[in-house]
Amino acid sequence: MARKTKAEAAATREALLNAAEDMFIEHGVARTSLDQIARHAGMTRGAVYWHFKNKADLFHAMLQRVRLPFEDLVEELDDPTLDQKPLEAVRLACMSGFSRLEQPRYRRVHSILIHHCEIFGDIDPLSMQNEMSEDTCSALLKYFNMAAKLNQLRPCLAPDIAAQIMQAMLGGLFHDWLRNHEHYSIHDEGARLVETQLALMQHAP
Amino acid sequence: MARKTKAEAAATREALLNAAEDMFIEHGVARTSLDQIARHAGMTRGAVYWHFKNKADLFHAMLQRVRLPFEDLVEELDDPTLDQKPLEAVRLACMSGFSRLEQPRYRRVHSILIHHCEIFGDIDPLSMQNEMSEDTCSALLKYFNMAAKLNQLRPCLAPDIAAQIMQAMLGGLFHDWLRNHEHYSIHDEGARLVETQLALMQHAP
DNA sequence: TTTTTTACATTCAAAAGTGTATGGATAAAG
DNA sequence: CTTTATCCATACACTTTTGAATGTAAAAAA
Repeated sequence: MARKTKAEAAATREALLNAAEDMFIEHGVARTSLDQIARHAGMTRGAVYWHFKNKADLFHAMLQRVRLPFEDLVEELDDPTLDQKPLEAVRLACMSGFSRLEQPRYRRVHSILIHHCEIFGDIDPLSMQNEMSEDTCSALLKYFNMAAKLNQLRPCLAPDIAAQIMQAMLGGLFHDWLRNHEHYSIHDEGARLVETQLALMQHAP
Repeated sequence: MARKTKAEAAATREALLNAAEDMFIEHGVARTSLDQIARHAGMTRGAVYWHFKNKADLFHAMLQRVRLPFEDLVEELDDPTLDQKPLEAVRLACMSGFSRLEQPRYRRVHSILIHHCEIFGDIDPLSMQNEMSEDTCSALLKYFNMAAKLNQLRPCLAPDIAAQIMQAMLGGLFHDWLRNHEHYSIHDEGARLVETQLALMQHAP
């Protein structure tokens, strides 16, 4: 086989990752062979074993393309007036998170991670999910604590409980939407749920 | 091999299902072979193929042991005074659901269904999860509608939004707890979250 | 008691998947 | 211009798993 240009080689690597996403979504991670991935990208397993050590390595590379921690979402807002409106910061962070998730690549890879793969090799999707949920919960707790100090939280509502409720609701919404994203938009539905939930939590002035 | 008594045969069938749960939890559904299941139960694949058509059939039999629809939980309460207190009915149904989930068999099988299996054969865990969540959501909607009619819901809170929020929160809590049940009790933590969530939703008298 | 099922164990053939080794054409380095 | 390293296809050996076929001793039916 003829050697390819550096750019061409990088392109086939991306093509392999795209093909892997397709097959993983359709048949699950465990049930798709490296041969199926290669064929779907118009190549053979030789290409796969050149670019990746094995299936776990390919899977890891696929995940690297879509990491999004909750804290980053807040920082990207970059609005200094939000320091006085932590609940609004939470709302906006959720909204921009929803927007990201509606990009096909983000949605597909998270769907694979959560709904279409089991533990295999050195990849443990459950521990990854635990990391994500703990990051989210601690970030939320930070803002609910600020809200409590600013007297913007209902007096009967403890900040840690609020953070847990919010994180559980976001996680549940996330899971539900990933299961059937074609039925509704997480950006629109999520907006309604998050807004009313925050309204319920907010101190009535 | 010597033929077994009917009772003995039924016992080995249960033993095979128990062994399957063990292996599925530990290694995932796709990565455990029928031979591993049989060996873990102290038998060979012959026993498996006698009692079950194949892996999907065994999986299906395993699920049959633990079905629990939300409506059944409400009916089991069997308290006529709850007709006037729909939010209390929801709370109690959640509590008894939590209790059921803390039984090892229920917890393990649901953990397998949600976190340790991919689509395979004619088994699609995602459609099963969809059924579960839709059942829960429509049941919740029924009770939130009752609450709205009895003026027990905050005026600013639409019943369908309330049902969606509640279902998302329950689902998120469920997923989180299944991922690390050893860290906390869903009965205790769930009680706190559900109680405060319902308190937030309730109409202040 | 004799006959027939039952409840498995054992064996076999076939398929599928993995990792590696090898080859070859060419882009890139010198 | 030579040389080398790259990018990928092809071929091979190996393991794992499956489903079916066969064997068989005892329970159950007759």
